[in-house]
Amino acid sequence: MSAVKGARTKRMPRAVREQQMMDAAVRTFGQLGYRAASMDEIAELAGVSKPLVYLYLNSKEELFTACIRREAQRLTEAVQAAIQPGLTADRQMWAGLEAFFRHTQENPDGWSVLHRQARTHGEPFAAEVARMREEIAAFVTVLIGAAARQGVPPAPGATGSNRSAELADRDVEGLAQALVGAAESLAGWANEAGGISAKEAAGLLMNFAWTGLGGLMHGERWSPR
Amino acid sequence: MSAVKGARTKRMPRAVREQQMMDAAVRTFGQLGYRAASMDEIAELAGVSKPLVYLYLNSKEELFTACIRREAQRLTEAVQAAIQPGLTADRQMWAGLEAFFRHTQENPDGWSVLHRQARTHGEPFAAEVARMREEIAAFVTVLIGAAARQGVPPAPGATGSNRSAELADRDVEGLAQALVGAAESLAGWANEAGGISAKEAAGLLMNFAWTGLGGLMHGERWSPR
Amino acid sequence: MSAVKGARTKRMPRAVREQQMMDAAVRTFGQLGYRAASMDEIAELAGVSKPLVYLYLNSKEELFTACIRREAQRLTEAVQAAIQPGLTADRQMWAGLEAFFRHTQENPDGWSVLHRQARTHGEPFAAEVARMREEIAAFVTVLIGAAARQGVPPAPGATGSNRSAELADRDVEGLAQALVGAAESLAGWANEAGGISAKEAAGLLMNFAWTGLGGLMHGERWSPR
Amino acid sequence: MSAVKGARTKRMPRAVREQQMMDAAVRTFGQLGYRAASMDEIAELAGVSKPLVYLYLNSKEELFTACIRREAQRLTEAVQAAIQPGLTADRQMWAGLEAFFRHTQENPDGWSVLHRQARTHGEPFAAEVARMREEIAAFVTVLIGAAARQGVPPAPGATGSNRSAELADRDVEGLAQALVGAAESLAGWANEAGGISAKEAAGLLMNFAWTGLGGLMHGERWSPR
DNA sequence: TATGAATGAGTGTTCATTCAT
DNA sequence: GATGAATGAACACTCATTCAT
Repeated sequence: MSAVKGARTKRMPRAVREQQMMDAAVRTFGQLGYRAASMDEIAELAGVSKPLVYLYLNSKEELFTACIRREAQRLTEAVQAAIQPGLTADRQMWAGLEAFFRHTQENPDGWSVLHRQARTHGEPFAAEVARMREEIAAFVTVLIGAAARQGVPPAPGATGSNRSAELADRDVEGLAQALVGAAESLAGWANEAGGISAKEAAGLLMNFAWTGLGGLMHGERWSPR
Repeated sequence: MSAVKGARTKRMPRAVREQQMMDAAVRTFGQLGYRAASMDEIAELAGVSKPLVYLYLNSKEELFTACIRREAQRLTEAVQAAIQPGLTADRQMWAGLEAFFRHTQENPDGWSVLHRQARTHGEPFAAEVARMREEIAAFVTVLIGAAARQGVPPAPGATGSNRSAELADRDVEGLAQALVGAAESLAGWANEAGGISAKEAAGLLMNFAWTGLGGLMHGERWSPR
Repeated sequence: MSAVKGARTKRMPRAVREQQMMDAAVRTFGQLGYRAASMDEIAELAGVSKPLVYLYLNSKEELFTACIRREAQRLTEAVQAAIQPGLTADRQMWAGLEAFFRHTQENPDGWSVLHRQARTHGEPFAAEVARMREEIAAFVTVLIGAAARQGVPPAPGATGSNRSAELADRDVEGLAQALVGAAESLAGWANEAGGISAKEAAGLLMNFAWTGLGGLMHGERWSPR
Repeated sequence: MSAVKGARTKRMPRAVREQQMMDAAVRTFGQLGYRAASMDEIAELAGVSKPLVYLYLNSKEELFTACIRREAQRLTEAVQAAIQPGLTADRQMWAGLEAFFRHTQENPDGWSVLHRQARTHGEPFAAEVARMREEIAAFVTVLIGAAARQGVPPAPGATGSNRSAELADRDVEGLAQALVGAAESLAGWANEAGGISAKEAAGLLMNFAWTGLGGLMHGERWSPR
C-alpha cells in the first residue's frame, strides 16, 4: 500500500518482508487470479527479488494458501469482534453483517482472493475457504436458533404455531448457505457497482432475510400448493 | 458428452463441429478454469485438431466468450420457459427458481463457467455474465413489483401502510442481487454437498426470501435501534 | 554431424527430426554431462526450437533415457555383428573386443553417455546401462565356458586338473565384471591418451586376460602365501 | 560422520571446520554428483552457514577440487601403506589390491567422488584424478617389471623365450590401464552388487590378471590368426 | 474441410554467490 | 569467527498460436 511499485528497501527482518510479500500477493492474486498472477509480478510489487519470495514462502501454492489463511482469519476476526454478546440475536446479526460488509469493502483484494480465486482453483484452496465459511455458517445457525427462543418477529396472524417449529438440520444448513451467499453477492455488488455503504447493505439484507427466517422459526412455510 | 475422448470422426458440417468444440470447451473450462484449460486438451476432447479450433473459433478468448454466451442463453431460456404468465407472482418465482436449480444441477460445467470462471477472469468475460445477471435481476424486479400489486403475504399487523411502499431503485437492485446470490450459493451447495433436489432448494429459498420481500413491499423495515 | 550449429532446416517428418534431436542430445550429454547439458543447447544444436524437443521427447529424463537406449543398442549390435558363430572362442572374443573398441572410438559421445553419464546420474539411468552390461557379461560368460570345453590355452604344466574346474557363479560374474571394466578403461585410454587402434587394444586385452581366464578354467589359482 | 545433521557447534579452529565441511561435501558430492549437490545442502550437513563455506573454500569448484585431492591422497596412501618392500612382486600387488578394495569399500562416497563424479565433470577435475591414476599405474608398471626379473609364473611350456621379453612402454601403460580399470570395475561391483570381501576381490583379480601378465613378460603373445 | 510441423514468449523454480553486520 | 538477508542468471517445461500442405 505504501509503495506502489517495488522501492527496493534494504535489509528488513524476515517477518516484515513476509508481510510485504503477502500484501503484494493478495493484491496480485485478487486482481488477476491465481494462474494469471506471476511470481515475477508479485516479487516486483513487493520490492523484492523472486528468489527471496521462494526462500520465505516456498512455492506459489504455499504463498496462495498463506494468503487465503491470512485473509480468512482477518475477516472472521473482524466479524467476530463486531458482535457484542449481550445484544439480541437480530442486533448481533446486523452488527456481524455490517462488519462483514465493511471489511470486504476495505479489503477488496483480500475478499476477491477468498470469494473468487480460492474457490475457483481446486480442492486444496477451496477447502481452506470452506473452513471459514463453515465457521461463519455455524455461527449464523446459532444466531437463528437464539432468535427463535427470543421470540422473533411474531408475524401476528401467522399460520404456524407459536412455538419454534422444528427445522431439519439440513434445512438450517441450507438457510445459512443462502444467507451467506446473499451476503457475498451483496458485498460484491456493493463494492463494485452499487456504491452503497456497509450499513445500508447490512440493513438491506436484514430486511430481506430476517423476517423470512423468523417466519420459518414459527412454522410458517411457503409451499407451491 | 457423446464421445468421451476425441473419436476423430471425419467431415462434419461446420455447425456441428462448432458445437462439439464448445461442448469440450465448456467441460474443460468448467472443470479446470480458464487459464488451466489448454487448447490442446480442448481440441483432443473435441476429437479435432487444434488448428481447426482456431479456424472456427479464432482464439482462446473468443472461444471462452462463446461458451459463456451459449451457457448464459441456455440458462435464461430454461428459466424463462418455466414461467407461465398466468400464474401468481409467487408461483412464478417458485417455478423460475426450480428451473434454475434444475438446470444448474444438470449442467454443472456450464454453471461453473458462468458462476465461477467467467467472473474470475477479468472484465471482458465478467461483463458477459453481468448481462445475464441483469436480465434475470430485471425479471425478478418485475415479479416483486407484480407481487406487491397482487397483495403479497399481507403480514396482517404490519407496521407499514397497505399500499405498496416505495422502494428505491437502488434497493430493488440490491434485493435482486441478494436473491440471485442466495440462489447461486444454494445451487453450489445443493449440487455438491447438500444433495438436495431442485424442488427442495426452490422451496427453501422461497421460505427464506419471499416473506421478507413481501414485508418490504408493504413498508415493513427492520432497523437497528 | 552435418550441421555443426542449428541450420534450421524446415518441415521434416517426425522420425527424422527425432534422430536429429537425439544426435544433438548424445553429443551434448556426452560432453557436458546430464545436469550440465541444457535443453536450450540441445535444441539449438539440433536446429530446432525447444518446444519441439519436448513435443517429441517429453522431458529431459526421457530424452536421456532414449539416448542411452539407442546408444546401448547400437553398441551391442556392433559387438554382436562382429562375432561369427563358427569361430573358436578366443577368436570370437577377439572379434568382439575389436568391434567394441572400434565402435567406442567412432562414437565417443555415445560411449561417454553410456559409460560415464548414465552410471553417474541415479538409478533409473544406471539400470538402463546395467541391462546392456549384463547382456554383454552373459555373452562373455558363455564364451569363457565354450573356451573351457574347446581346450583353452593348456598352460601345459599347470597345477590344476585338466578338466574344466568348477567356477562359482559369483566368480564368473566377477571375472566378467573385471574384463568389461578393463575393456572400458582401455577404451577410454585408447581414445584419449593412448592413441592406439582398436585392433591393438583388442590384442592387448587378449594378452592380458585370456591366459588368466584359461588358467582359471583349468583350476589354476593364485593364492597369497 | 559424527553429526548426521548440522549440530551447529560453535567456534571451532579453522582446520577442524574445514575437515567437517569437506566430510559433508564428499558425502554430498559422492551421493548426488557434482551438479546435483547444492552448497546449501553441504553447508547444512556440515552444520555451518553457507557464507562460512565460501570463506574457507572459496567456491563450489574449489571445494570439489579439494575433496578430490583429499580423497585421492587418502586412497594412494592406503595402497602404498599396504605394500611391504621386502615381498615378492606378486605378494606386493596382492597386498596393494587388497588395500585398494578395502579402502574403497570403507569410503564409498570418497570413491564415488574419485571414480564417478570427478571424471564426469570436465577437464579440471578429471585431470586431478588422472594424476592419481598415473601414480598408481606407474607403480603397477614397476611391479610388473620387478615381477619379470624375479621370474614370474614361468608358464612352463611357454612358447616365448625365458628372458623377460621386451614390452613397449606403450603396452605397459596399456596393461596398467587395463589392470586399474579392472580393479575399479571390480570395486564398484564388489561394493554394490557383488557383496564380496576385499580379500576375495583381490584374489579374483590376481587370478584373472597375474598369469596373463606373467606370460607377457616371458614373451607369450596371443594373436589373431 | 482438416492437419502435422513448428515456435516466441513466458512460467515456476533453483542455485552459486555476496553483502552488511 | 560467523551469519541472516538478498540477488542475477539460468533451467526445465508449457502454451497459445501459426504455417504449409
